[in-house]
Amino acid sequence: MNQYKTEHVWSMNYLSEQFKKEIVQRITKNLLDIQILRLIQTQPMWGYKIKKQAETKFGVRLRHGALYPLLNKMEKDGLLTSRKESKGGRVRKVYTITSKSEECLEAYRSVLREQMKNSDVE
Amino acid sequence: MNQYKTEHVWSMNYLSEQFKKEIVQRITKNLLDIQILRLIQTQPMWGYKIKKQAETKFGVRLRHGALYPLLNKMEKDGLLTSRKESKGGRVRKVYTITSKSEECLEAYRSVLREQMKNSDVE
DNA sequence: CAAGATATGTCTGAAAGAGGACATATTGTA
DNA sequence: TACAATATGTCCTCTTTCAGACATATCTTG
Repeated sequence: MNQYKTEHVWSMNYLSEQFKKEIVQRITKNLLDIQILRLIQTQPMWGYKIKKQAETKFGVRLRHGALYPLLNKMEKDGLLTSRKESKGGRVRKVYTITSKSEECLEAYRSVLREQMKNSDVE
Repeated sequence: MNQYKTEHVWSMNYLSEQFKKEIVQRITKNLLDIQILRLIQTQPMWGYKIKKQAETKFGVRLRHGALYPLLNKMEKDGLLTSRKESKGGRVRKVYTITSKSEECLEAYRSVLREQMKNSDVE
């Protein structure tokens, strides 16, 4: 851990990490649907797994009381399709992304690219 | 405008543009402080100009009743410094970014880079 | 067998946020 | 001389959002 050698450098990195953490949390909170799509894009997933993944990956508490209604809404809006899978007697609702959500993700990446460059003011 | 030749292609691009517009609006709304920093980073700016710039660039209505308290809060938090400039008898509060806000912007770019790649699920 | 984890759902009171009004002053323009 | 634009600020009400409770059922592990 070379970058933590001096207190000065430590505090600089610590502040940056704090900023990053906060930004990730705000993005996860406000662009939750897109984060869900990003997770499901890599592999089909059910609500409970999405919750666990988001919590470990994004460091945000994701309440199932908010997640499940959102997943149902996204399916209604054509951003997800689901199939029921039985693991024993326990039923999982496995979600897969759609062509519409792929367009949404492409639009998101496009916005990210724009956000990367410094907006040139006249 | 070659890409708008057929209705099919038109509707595809239209949907993507709709997604983009919506995402930009949501980011501007929820990460307004960072968007303000992005604007001021290019050149020092006062509230009224920030409002006009954000409205034309991001396509979002920005109420001054929300903007001015936020700018004051950001200055209090050390993310902005201001100096008063008189243009005739009219006083402008010109804001400049700080080292702290530069760190914040760097953290933001770091998050953007992470968001670009597909999160690899185990 | 009991407790914790998995799995999905609804609902409500409280907190946060947004929209628009209220407030004031100057400058440019028709 | 009005009216629109520039410029900055506060405040209140309405709406949206959110955290946590309520609800149910199965599976796993000690």
